[in-house]
Amino acid sequence: MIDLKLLRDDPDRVRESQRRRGEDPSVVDRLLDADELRRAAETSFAALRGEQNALSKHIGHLQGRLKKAADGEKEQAQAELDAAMAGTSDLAERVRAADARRVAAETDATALLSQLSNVIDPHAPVGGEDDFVLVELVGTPRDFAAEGITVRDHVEIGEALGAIDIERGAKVSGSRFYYLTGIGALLEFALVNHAIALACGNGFTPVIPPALVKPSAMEGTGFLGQASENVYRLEADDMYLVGTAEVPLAAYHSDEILEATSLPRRYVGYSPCFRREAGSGGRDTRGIFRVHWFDKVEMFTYSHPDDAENEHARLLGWEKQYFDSLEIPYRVIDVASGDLGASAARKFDIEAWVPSQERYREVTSTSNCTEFQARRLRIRMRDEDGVRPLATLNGTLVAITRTIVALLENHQQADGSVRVPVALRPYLGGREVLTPL
RNA sequence: GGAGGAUUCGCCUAGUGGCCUAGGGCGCACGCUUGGAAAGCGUGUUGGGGGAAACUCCUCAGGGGUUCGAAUCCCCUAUCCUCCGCCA
Repeated sequence: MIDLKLLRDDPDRVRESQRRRGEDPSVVDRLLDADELRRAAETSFAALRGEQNALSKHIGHLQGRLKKAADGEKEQAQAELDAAMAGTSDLAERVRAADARRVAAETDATALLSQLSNVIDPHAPVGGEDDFVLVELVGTPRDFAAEGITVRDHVEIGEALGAIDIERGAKVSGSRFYYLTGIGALLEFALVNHAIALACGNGFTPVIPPALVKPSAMEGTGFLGQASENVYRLEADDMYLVGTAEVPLAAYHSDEILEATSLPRRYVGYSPCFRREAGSGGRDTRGIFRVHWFDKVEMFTYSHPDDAENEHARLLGWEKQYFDSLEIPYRVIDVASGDLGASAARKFDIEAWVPSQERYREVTSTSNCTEFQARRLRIRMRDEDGVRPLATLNGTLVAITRTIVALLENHQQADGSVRVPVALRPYLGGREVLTPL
């Protein structure tokens, strides 16, 4: 959720942010009204409750005196007590009513507040999915024709290597499922170990988080809003399968206050990711590019708000470093306002070159969620100025399936084998090439 | 899944309906003391809402209830511990 003070002080900024996202700016005005009501209800309740507290205390004193009173004084003390008790029921009734009004006003305001997406970073490009800004182009796609190679896609290559089994994935689990077998399975471990090594070398704490979470964790990270149709829910237990380790890593410190001196806190999580892919229609139906489940190594930082922008650059830097080491051509894009999730103020994607499609496709994504998630999850920091929300950021180091797609296709060779990039070899027992069975 | 027990301000703990709607210890911070330190003494030390401020309200795991009044009584839920059953 956003800062109510910002909403009061500069509602235009929030309205503009909503507009750029293509979301409803009128929520801002309804929330301002609801907030006004909430504060009024709060004030009148506090006044009545104060009255009741004072009276209660007085009654307590009188009862104490009655107990200790000598026989001759008992009648007098009793009379005073009776006088004080007169009207207490009526007061209690008014307190109850005021409290009910307060709770109702609070519920209304909170509901509206939770509808607002994060305030967009003014530097983020405005527009929809196609209005991204190209930040950087790294590497050059190979000229396969010049090499005399007819490009094969990852399904062909992967099946020849005995690395990917899509048919049996469908047999057992349905469409958009797969098995990684043999060298495919080993490839996952190699990619994961390589990623974890990079992260640990940069001060990240490795974490294996739960992939099944309570509604509050899902809600707090902002995935139950417009993204909710893509989330798997286990009805019988009211639990959710996470779509990314971001969820359990963000909720990890929920309801906690961290010392500002302990920031930034960097965690790198390895977890399965489950996505319903509702609304993705018939897109990317071939292969393992878009699947209902995959494993991923995700970076997550709890940061001082003033350092969030720099941390965002660092996360992107580590993502680039990882893809550089895989020797895969890619581009970096600054994602446009309409394509940001509810929590992100700004987002950069790395898109790897996919030879069989002759275009760049998303393989990683890093978001600066500023204080938005932290407010929802009640994660704060304490410094000399007191206690306030901190900033959270996340970034993919490696999403296994899409990286395997890019790896197999970009490093394919004329004889059907696949060259292993140098950085990955130590994690594959020194293998330099993957050969068909 | 069954049976018990627990949950209070960072930690330990007092508190079984009002006369403290939360007391004490440890730790921490500041001050006094000292040549300096320790000890000692004093003060402060959960978080949140409203208010320009004075101040005030909420917060004893969470939610409901009883009552003029609940940390305290009743109900539900969560988490942890012990035992039993099942199990990777």
